[in-house]
Amino acid sequence: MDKPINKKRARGKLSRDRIETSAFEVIEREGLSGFSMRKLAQALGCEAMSIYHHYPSQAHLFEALVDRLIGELEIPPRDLPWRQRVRNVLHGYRAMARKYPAFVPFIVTYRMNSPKCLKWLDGVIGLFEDGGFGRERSARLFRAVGYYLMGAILDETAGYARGPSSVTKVDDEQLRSDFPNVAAAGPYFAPSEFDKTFEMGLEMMLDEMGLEVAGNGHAGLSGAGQKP
Amino acid sequence: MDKPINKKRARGKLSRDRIETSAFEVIEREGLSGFSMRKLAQALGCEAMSIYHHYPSQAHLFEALVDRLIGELEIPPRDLPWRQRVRNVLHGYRAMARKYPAFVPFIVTYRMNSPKCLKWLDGVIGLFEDGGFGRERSARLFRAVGYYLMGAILDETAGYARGPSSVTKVDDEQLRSDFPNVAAAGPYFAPSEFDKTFEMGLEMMLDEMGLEVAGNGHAGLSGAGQKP
DNA sequence: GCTTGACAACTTACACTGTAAGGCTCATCA
DNA sequence: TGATGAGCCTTACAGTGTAAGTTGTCAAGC
Repeated sequence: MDKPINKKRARGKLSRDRIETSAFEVIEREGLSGFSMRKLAQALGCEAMSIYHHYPSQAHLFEALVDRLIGELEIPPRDLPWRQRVRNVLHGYRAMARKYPAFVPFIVTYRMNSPKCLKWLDGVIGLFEDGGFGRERSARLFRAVGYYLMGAILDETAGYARGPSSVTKVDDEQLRSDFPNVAAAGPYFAPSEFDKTFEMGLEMMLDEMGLEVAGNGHAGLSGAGQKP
Repeated sequence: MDKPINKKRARGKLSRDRIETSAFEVIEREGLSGFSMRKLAQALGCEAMSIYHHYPSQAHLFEALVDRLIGELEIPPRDLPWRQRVRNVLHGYRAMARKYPAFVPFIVTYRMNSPKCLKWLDGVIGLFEDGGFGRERSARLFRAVGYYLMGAILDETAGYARGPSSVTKVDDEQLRSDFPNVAAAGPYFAPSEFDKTFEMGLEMMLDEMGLEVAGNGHAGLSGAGQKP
C-alpha cells in the first residue's frame, strides 16, 4: 500500500556524496553495530542493493568514509612554532573524532592505505621530522604520540563515561565502599574533564620531546632542529 | 551421515570454563568478526543454543571473557620501586593483549563494571596515588597512561603492521616516491620494533612523572611521596 | 525398581545481516 | 530507430543472534 503505482525509478538520485553523508548520519544515529546497508538505503529512500552500484562492498563504503574524514584534516604550516604544530595536528584529529563518535571504533582499528590517508600520514611524520629528531626517533615519537591520541579518542567517545557496557552492574554505593580509588577518581573521568586530561598528557609528552630537542630547557621552538 | 543414531545427550559436557576456553580459541582462529555462537558450538561439539543455558547472551559471554583476562592480572606489590610497579602493570596488560590479539578491539572498547575488573582498576588507580600526586593528578595520570597503553596494544595487535585493511592499495614503489616520510618510517613500525617503541614512550611518560614527584631529577622511587 | 522433577541439552523458527545474480527503465548516441 | 549501458530494483541465499518450546538424562524419594 506504500508506493502504489509509482514504478518510476529515481534516476540519478544517488551519489557517492549523498550516500556518504547519509552513512555518517545513520552510523551516529544507530551506532556502528546498528548500521546496516538496509538502514542506510532507507535513509536514502532507495533499496539496499542500489548502494552497491556506487560501492562494491560495505568495506569500500567505510573506506570512503575514512578517506573523507582524513582528507579534511590539514597539516599545520611550517611557520608556526613546532610545538604548536604538533598540538594542532592532534587537536584536529581529536575534533574530527568527537564529531563522529560512533565511527571512532572503526577509525582506530582501520589500517589506512589510500593515497589521501597516506598523504596526511606523510605530512604528520614529516612534522615530527621537522622537530629534528632524525628518522628513527621521529618515527617512534610519531607512534608514541599516536598511541596516546588513539587511546584518548577511544575513551572519550566509546569509554567509561558513556556508562558501562557490561551487563553485571555495580551500584554507586558498593563502588564507594569496595572500590574507593575508582570512586574518588570518577569525577575526573567525566566528559567535562576530557579536555583538561587530554591537554595534561599531551603537554607531558611535548615537554619530554622539548627537553630532547633543546638539550635541556623546554624549548623545541620551530623549524628543523639539529640532526644527530 | 554425521551422527547416525547417537541421540544421547552429552549431559554436563559444557561448562563456563570449557566454553570460555573454546571461545578464546575460536576468536583467535576466526577473528573477532568471524566469531559466532554457531562456530563456538561446533568447536564445543554442541548446538549453539546450548551455550545460552550458561550465558543469557553473547554479551554476557564476552563480559565473562574480559573478566577472566582482567582477573588474571596482578597489582605489583608495594615493596617494589614505584616506577617499576607502573612498568609492571603496563607490561602485564600488554602481555595479556598480545596473547589474545584478536580480542583486543573488544577489550579497548569495553567499559568494565564487574567487581573483578573494578578491583583491578582500583588497584591501578591506587598505584598512581601511591606516587603521591594527590587525587586529581593521580586520576588524570592514570587516564593519560591508559590512553597510551590502549593505543599501543591496539596498534600492535590490529594495526598497520598487519597489512592494510583498506581495499585500495598503494604499492611499495609509489609509496617511496609519493610518501617518502611514510616509507622511511616504515621499518620502525614493524612488529620487531614494537617493544622498543613502547618502552620509549612509556619511559617518556615516567620521566615526566618522575620529574614531578621528585621536584627536579629523575627520581620517583617508591612509596607515597609528598602530597601537595 | 519405579516415579518424579529438574536440569542441560537440542530443535525449530524468526527477524536480521551482506551481497550475488539478474531484471527493468530510461537517457544517450549511432 | 535501435542499441547501449548507467542506475536502480527484485529476488534469493547463506549467515547471524536468540526467543520459545521439546526432549533426553540423571539424581532423589518412594
